Amino acid sequence: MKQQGKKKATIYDLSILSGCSASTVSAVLNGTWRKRRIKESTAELIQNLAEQHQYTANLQARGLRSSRSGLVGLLLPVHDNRYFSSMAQTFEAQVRSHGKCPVVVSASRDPQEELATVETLISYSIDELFIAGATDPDSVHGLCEAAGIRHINIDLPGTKAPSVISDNYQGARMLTQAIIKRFDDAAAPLKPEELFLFGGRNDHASRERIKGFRDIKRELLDHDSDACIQPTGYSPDMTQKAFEAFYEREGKLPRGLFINSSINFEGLLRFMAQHPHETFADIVVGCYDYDPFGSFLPFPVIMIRQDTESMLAKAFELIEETRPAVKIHLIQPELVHPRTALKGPLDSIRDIDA
Amino acid sequence: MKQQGKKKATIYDLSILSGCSASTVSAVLNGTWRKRRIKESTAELIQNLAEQHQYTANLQARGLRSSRSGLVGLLLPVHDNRYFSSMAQTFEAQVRSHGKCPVVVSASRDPQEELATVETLISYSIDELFIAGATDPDSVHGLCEAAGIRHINIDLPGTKAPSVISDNYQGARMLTQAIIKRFDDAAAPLKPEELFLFGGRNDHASRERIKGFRDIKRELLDHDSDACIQPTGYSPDMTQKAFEAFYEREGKLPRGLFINSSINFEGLLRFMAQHPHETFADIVVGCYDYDPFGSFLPFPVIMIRQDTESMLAKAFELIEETRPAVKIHLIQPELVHPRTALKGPLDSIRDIDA
DNA sequence: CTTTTTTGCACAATCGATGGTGCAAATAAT
DNA sequence: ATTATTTGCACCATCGATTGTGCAAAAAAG
Repeated sequence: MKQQGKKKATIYDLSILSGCSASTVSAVLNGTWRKRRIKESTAELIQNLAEQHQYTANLQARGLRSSRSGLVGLLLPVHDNRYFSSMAQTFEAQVRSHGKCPVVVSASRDPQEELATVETLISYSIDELFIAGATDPDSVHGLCEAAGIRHINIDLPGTKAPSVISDNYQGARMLTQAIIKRFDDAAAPLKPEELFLFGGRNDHASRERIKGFRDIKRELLDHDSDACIQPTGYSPDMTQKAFEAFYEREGKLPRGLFINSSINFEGLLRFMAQHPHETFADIVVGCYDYDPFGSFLPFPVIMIRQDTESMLAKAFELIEETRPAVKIHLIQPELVHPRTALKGPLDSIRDIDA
Repeated sequence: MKQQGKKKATIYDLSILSGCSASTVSAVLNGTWRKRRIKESTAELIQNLAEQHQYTANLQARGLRSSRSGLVGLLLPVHDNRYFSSMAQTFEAQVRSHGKCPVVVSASRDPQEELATVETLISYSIDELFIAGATDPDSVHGLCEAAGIRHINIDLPGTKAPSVISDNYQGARMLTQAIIKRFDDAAAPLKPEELFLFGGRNDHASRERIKGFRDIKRELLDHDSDACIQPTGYSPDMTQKAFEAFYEREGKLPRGLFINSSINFEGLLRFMAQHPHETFADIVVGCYDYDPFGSFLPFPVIMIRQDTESMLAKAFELIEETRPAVKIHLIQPELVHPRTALKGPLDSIRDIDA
């Protein structure tokens, strides 16, 4: 009964085999047959034939006709990082549970690439788009708007579509505070000029985090200075260079380090590879983003875990509203103490056999 | 000139606006117009109109007609792990450089889900499929074969389609050897019963790695035992339980640990969270998979970095052959010494501004 | 045994793009 | 001035599904 190497069966094939019209076959197979008052026995006949011939609908044809595809897109800056890959994992699970097909693509934080990618997705009539960390969410909004595609910003907000983001300001406050607290019963308490922020650039998230960092620093250490802020972009290499430069200048690292993202943290790793253990004997790192391995490094690493589950859940909720308000929804992130291995989306995957 | 909120322009719209037929418009816009001997001036006229009205082709319609979509799929077991997310990143770059649109989906290492996902991809007429770590590559092959879709196995081999995988046997040998060597100038050399393998299951990769592990152990330590092999599946939780059980029984961890994948390594992290630093004072870990953060843990971690770049490059090469031989291509992985921060696909992304 | 209602399905237009075919008009050859 | 070529484009069927409409036959009502 299997068709080896042949073309896929279409409703027309089944139409001939069953003696019914193609429209009847279509109705039976897409579930609208009761509405169309098709006899139960006819439906069964066709369903059996469909199974025997391994019929599956051509979703391009269906999409073309109904101008909906069943695809839901997630636009990511990059894959290769625990924050985003874990978001992708959660996204997939949630989309599937809604009976749709998830599609994840990355655009390398490149505005051009972002727009081009979204254009492509739109040309495939994706039904909904989740825009995570777009450099220019409002342009992306323009495209979606014009195409009538429901969309929502995640992680980085836009001004024209609803956004669900981490409370970066609060998160940064928590993190900065935790770094400082960590020195409470150290031999020498942390001096204000020993607490630096590295990484990030001029995006909403970085700005908020920097604000939180400064505010806490002012409140707890009564100190504020631009010199303590080193935005190095989102590149491991630039971050490494910044650390090297600092080390060259000062002969040591700052004892308190606020690192803007796990990507920047990789810059610190590169620096570490060049320097002996002792260089890091007395430092405390706070990293905005959680990475399980990062949490167990040889020095205390405090991390912020952004709640991608809640963010996505909220986003799904909003995207289903008919006319969601264009506002920013803040999701509280979580402070993760050193040496903590949190569960992740992988844990909900059942692992058959062994 | 912008169309706000309106429907997207089609070739028919442009056909009316230009006074040409739809087929002429089509030819001009898909680049076949010279072949069709369309006047240059006509082409320009239409191209201008297209730009003014922001025309982009409906790719579902094109795909329906030409039964090719321009989509290239990558089927992943999971996203949330550096090995696979880095593969996704590399994949994206390579597919884009071929002028196609990458689509990454995960199937949770669930055979049912895998088949369903591939069915869906096929229904969208994807042009090519890269199957990474499928639990049942040969069934997936069946679907692709029937639909006439070029496909190739990565990471885990199948018997019916060409496969590109890591040389897991050699990798495991290298890794095991490196672990043993690491104890050469230790106070007490590593005893055979102190070297254990944790993680993995009954898949090709695990079997090969176990084989390599055993062979080296026999060669260098003249010892072989089933007790030293603890396949715990690909679940952090199961792995943690295995460590806990071992610790409960022996009062300590094995000094030499071969961990089958970074996912299993996360099980060790969970164990670590429950136990003080001293527990790990004397151990050496070898992990099959590279994770930059994992490389800097407080004890020596030797890692194997699988060469996803080469694997994908080879896979692309093969998938373009008309009739690629059904054989397994081995790609050599790389041994990564402790405290090493390698560059990754993210490094080729230019980071604009700061 | 009519008339009305319900049941069960077929027909045909449509979604947007592609590509084979054919045919005038323009140009070149004789 | 005629015939042969070439140029430039229009026409139309097609890909596979969806959906509004219409119409027989069967069942129910009278």
